Parts: sequence; structure tokens; C-alpha cells
Amino acid sequence: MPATIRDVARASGVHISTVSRTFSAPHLVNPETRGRVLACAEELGYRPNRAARALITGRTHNIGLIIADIANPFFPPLIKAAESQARQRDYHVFVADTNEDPIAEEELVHALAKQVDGVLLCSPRMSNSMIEQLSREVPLVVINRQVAGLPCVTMDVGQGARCAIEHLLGLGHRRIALLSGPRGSWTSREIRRAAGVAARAGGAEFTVLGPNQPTETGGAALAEQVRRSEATAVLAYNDLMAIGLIEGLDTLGLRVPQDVSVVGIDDIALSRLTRPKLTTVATPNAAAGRTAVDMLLQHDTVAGRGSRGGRGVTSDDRRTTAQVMLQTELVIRDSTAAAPADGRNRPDAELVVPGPHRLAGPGRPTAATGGVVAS
Amino acid sequence: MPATIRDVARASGVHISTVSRTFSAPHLVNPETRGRVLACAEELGYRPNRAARALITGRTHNIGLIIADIANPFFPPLIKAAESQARQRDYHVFVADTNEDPIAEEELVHALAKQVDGVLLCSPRMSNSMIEQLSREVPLVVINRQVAGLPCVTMDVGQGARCAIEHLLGLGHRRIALLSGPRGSWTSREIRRAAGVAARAGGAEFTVLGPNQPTETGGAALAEQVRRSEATAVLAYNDLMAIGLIEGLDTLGLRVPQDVSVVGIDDIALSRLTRPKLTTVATPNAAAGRTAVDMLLQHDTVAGRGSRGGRGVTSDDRRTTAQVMLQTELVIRDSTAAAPADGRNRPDAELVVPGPHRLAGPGRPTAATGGVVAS
DNA sequence: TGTGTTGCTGCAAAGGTTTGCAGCGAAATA
DNA sequence: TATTTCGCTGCAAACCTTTGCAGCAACACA
Repeated sequence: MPATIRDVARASGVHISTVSRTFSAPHLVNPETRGRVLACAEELGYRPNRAARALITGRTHNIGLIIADIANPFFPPLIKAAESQARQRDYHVFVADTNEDPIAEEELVHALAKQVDGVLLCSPRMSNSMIEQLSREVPLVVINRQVAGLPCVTMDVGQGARCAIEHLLGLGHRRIALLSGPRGSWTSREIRRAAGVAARAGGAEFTVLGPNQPTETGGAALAEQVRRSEATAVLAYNDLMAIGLIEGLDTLGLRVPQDVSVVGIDDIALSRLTRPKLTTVATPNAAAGRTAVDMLLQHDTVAGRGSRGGRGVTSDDRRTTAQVMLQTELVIRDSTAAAPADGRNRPDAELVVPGPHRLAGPGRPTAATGGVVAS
Repeated sequence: MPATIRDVARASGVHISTVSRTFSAPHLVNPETRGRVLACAEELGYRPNRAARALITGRTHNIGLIIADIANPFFPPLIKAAESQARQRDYHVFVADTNEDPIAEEELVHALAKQVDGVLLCSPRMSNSMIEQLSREVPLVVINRQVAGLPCVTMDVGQGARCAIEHLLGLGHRRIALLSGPRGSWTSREIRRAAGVAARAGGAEFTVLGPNQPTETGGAALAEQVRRSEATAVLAYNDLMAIGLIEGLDTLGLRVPQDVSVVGIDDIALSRLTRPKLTTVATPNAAAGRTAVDMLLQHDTVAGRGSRGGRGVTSDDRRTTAQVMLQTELVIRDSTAAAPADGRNRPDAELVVPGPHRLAGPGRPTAATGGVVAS
């Protein structure tokens, strides 16, 4: 039923190669012939078979997007932006969910490798060495993690965490707890490092609780520990945990922000809707998705790793393995207030404190604080 | 670099067809030979090229999942479940976002058709006739909509809306407004119909506001209209709109549920986290995703629409076009209370009122109220 | 010994497309 | 007029698999 190139050739009285050229190299075919072919193709509803094309060109015009957990509200905006950007460049996107499982990640890259021109690895939980190894099998762009020698898109959560801690210090907090994220998360390590430095620099006590599941229940489960730690302020690995923690504290009779201040990270849509509205570090997720796709596809004029052309993409295609770091912003809402001893103040308006090196728009790729390492 | 079947054949000293059979029909090859081939394949890291295989078998082992808006929290659980179910059956999933645009939907089905064995059309906004036409090009399963003659998975939102209205009537409300959804939404029509019938049966005044964008801002924008309508209770097309409305009413000085009761539909994770917690009709999204995949793939032992075997899938593969409807449940939380004139009562505990034909677990496929129409 | 079976393997076509090369007619140049 | 160039088109190989068919050796049976 579906029309092939042969059907079009027959209908328009030319050889199949002419039909092929009509689509892939129009300037090589006589305008009159071209018109006829186009008309027949239109009539028959012909669409080139991309799989067959991929077989010979070596470029599938597909990319893979591997996600730690689709249901985590952090990811959908990223997926949406990546898919949109890819489609605009005539690429289709395989989406796969690993359930935060490093083994599944590896298996998925293998399974997808032959079917795609590249893979976006989003918040991978596997080891760096495994990532490097996989990158020899298929071009990779890593999101939310830095891996030496590979193109990466990260968000400056270190900077964000520092802003958050300084915000808390400014409110008089001197006992600060951190709810860390899942094991293997680069982001979590980064936050921990930066927050620790900033807290100690401000003369505050700094406790780390975790690692934890980066979910609402993960956060709620920590309420008791937070109380025992006697911290007056908490920075959470992400908004979901922050919100869960607030719920948990509520059950324990602790009010936010009166008794405890809580800061999240991500600024998912949800954090504007809870009560209290969440103070959080906004990360440019959609921009990250777009940027990653651009980095993966930046060399798509170069011949693929196909047969005919140059052999092996890694040899002749010296892809610039840039590492881009996107800016973050602290968004102050209602979940932070002065430390209990100092009385209360609840800011009502929404304040935005941009990072120090802020560029034109939020989330534009930027040469922040040594963030860009071109090699 | 990537090993082909030929490399494996050379390494193990057999013909490529033997290698092929080692994987696709192991019983046809001598155990000793098989072992040798397997070893070589392992060594070389050989994985069959699915595109090449698809070319001849006619089965791509891919499916497409077309979504109205990935960023709408209604969809991620469905996507996640569908992807998981598909992968378990060794299928990969293309995900694409249409931004609620019917034109994009059509274009996407065309673009994906040759690359997949079938498409899941999730909450399509295009016309029934267009859907029918597209279904001649590629097997389709429609989610959240009923189209005669096509396999469909729907949720019984009619039943849900009725429960919601009866709940509101029981609380004494006699002026009820409905915030309808986007133009072209089957779900929205269904809700409107059922809610209208139930409201009038209960002697209540029933106002419809819309169509609207099914988003938080869409809901917030309606606060003023709701106030003017003097309704004491509102049923929203989805939770997002309900939450937006609550925000909007808040700005207008109207309290929920004291002044106005609000009911949502979907029970997204978010609705447990807002204040007040949202009373809503829970829809089994993950189950819908799983079921749709199962329906699409139920005949995957039958030869594909490939070349060699029977020609044309529609002729010999008499796919049973079942229409499955999944049960919904009203979840009563804190956003509904007695109508103002009657004083106040805020239920504290979370109640679950199942539909009348409830089966074992929530979200299991079920033969509800005339919902299943096998043809 | 001759015939038939069984178990395994190789051969080659097919699937839909791209692309280097050759061919051909017409126009441009000498 | 003879030769070159140019613009266009056709030929056929190649990409990586699957699969019907044929071949072949070993064995069983009569």
C-alpha cells in the first residue's frame, strides 16, 4: 500500500535515481522533470523510507533521549524543548525512561545506538568510565553532568546553591541542613560542595542528610531527621523533596517558614502553586534540552558515520567537545524567612536575584565562572 | 566500526544466513555452531541492525506516541507507562509533542508512519474523519477519545463528572459552573454532557464557560467569569485549570472552599500538594498507556505489513477493534464544602468514592457501563 | 546396495534508497 | 565541421538483514 520510490518512478516515467535526486539534490534534475515527479509523488502520497535511506547514508535522522524518570516534573519541559528543537531540524526522538537505574541506562544506549545519530544522556547515574566507553559506540551529549572529553550541558547549580546559602545566611540562619540527591548524581555532588563551602564561609553549621530518592516521599521521610538536626534552614536537592519535606514538617507541627526555612532547586511549575510558595533555585531546563540537541546536531552537514563517505565519525569529524554551563537564578518566595531567634518577616513580592554573570536572557548558553571548557 | 552480521560470519567461519538464524531461529542451527557464533558476536559487540531488519520483515519494532502537550502533568505518567510496557516487549518509542495543534498531529502521523508499526494518538484534537483516514496509513490506537471502528482507550470521565456533580449537589450547591476544555477534545464534550445531565437532574443551574486552554493560566483567567456567574461550585476540565482557578479566585478575594467549591479532573500528583488539597476525579493514566500499547501490539506474532508474508496488514490481520473504557474515581479532599448558605464543613480525611462498577484494582481495563464495544 | 529422512548450512533474492560513473543529446567553442 | 563542454538521466552497486530453496552429509531402513 505505501508508495515507494519505484511507484513514483513508474508513474512519472523516469528512473528511480531521478526520483531520488528530485528530493535529495533538486538542482541536478531538469525543472520540468522535477515538476512531473513531484506531482506524481504528491498524488501517490510518497514519503521516502527513512530506514532505507539510513541504511546507505549512515544517518538515521533520529536521536535518543534517555531520561532518569519521566514522571519527575523536572524533565518534561526538557523533553518537550528537546523534541521540538530536534523536529525543527527534521529529527525524530526516541524517549526512554531508566527509572534511575544505571544498568538500564547502559542497556538502552546499546539498544538505541544503531537506530540513532546520537543520544542525549539526561542526568545519568552510571559511572564516568561507562559513559566514556559508550561514547565510542555512539555520539553522546551529557546533560546535568560533566564528563571530561565529552560534550556536556550543565546548569550552574553550584552558583545557585551558593546564592541560596547566602540568602539563608543573610536571614540569620546558622544551622543549615542539606537534603542530598540520589547516589551517582553529579548535580548532587556539585550542590553539596558549593553549599558546604558557602555555609562554612558564613560561619554556619552544615549537615548533610542523604543520599535520598529525589521525590516528594523522599523529602517527607526526612522531616524527623531535620527536626533532630535542629537546623533552622534546609536546602533540598530539588523542589519535589523540598515540598515533601514541608509536608513532613507540617505533620510534625513545624511551620515553614516560621520555624524552618526551606529552599528547593529547579523551580518546577508546582513550586509556584504550593503554600507556602517555594523559594528555589531556577534551572533553565528547556534551554538545556534545546542546547543539547544543538550540540549533538551541530555537525549534521558532515557525512555521517556511514559507509560511502569518510569512515568513522570520530576520525575525520573533529567535533568540538564544548562544555556549556547555563546560568541559574535564585527565586525568593514564601518558604524562607528570618531565623526564629530574630523574629519573623515574610516577603510577599517575588524577588529574582540573578547570578553575578547573568547574560541577556535567563538560560542562554553562557561563559560563566569558568563553566565553558572548550577543548 | 559497528560490527555487522558479515563480520560475525567471517569471524566464526559460517555464512551470514547462519548468523542470522542463530538469532532469529536458534533451533535451526547446530548447538556447536551456535555457540561459536554467539561467542564471536559477543566478542565483536554485534547487535542486529533493526532498520535493515525492518526493511525486509516489515516490522520496525518501534511505535509512535503522539502527545498534545508533554509539559501538561497529565501526560508524563501515561508516557512513562507506555514506554515501559513497550520496551518490555522489545519495542522502542518515538515521542512527539503537537502543542495541541491538529495540523501538527496529522503531519506527525505521516512523518512517523514508515518508521513505526503503529501509533498511539493521545488526546487528539483533529477531526474523526482525519483520524479514520490516517488509520488507513498506519495502525492507530486512540487514547482519550472514541472513534467508531478504531481501537480506543478512554477513561470514564462521564461517570466521573456525574459523581462530582452529585457530590456537589449533596453539599447543597444549586448553581454549578463548568470550565470546559480545548476545542476538539472528546473528553471535554463527554464531561459537559454528563455533568449537564446530572446537574439538571438535581435541579441545579448549569453554566458552561469555554472552550479554554487546559492550563493553569487558562483556569486563572476564568476567575472573574466565575464570580459573575454567581456559581457556588465549579467543575474544571482538569486539575491544572482547577488550581489556576483557585489562585484566580484567591486574588479576587473569594476563598475555596468556603465561598466556592472547586472540583478538578485527573488527580495529577500536584493536586495532593496544593492548599487546599484538590477534590478531583482520578483518571488511571498509567493504566491507559499500558493498555493502549497492549492493544496496539496484541497481534505482533502475525506477520507485519511487510513484503514477503501476507501483503497488507489490514486484509489478513483481522485486528479486533475493541474499545476499552477505564474506571474513574472521585477523590474528595479539601476544595469542596457545603454551599455558603448552609454554613461550612471541611472534610479532613481523604475519601475515595469508587464508581459503581468498580473492579479489583483502580485502572484495570473493565467492562463498564456499556463502555466496551467490541466489533 | 539403494532409497528415503533428517539436520544443518549455503545461495541468492529481496526490501527501499543513495550515489559514483557512464552515456547521451544539444549547445558552445574552435 | 569537428571537438569539447554541459545538463540531464540511467545503470548498478551498496547498505544489512531475512528467508525460501536447494544441496549435502550422515544415517536409517528395506
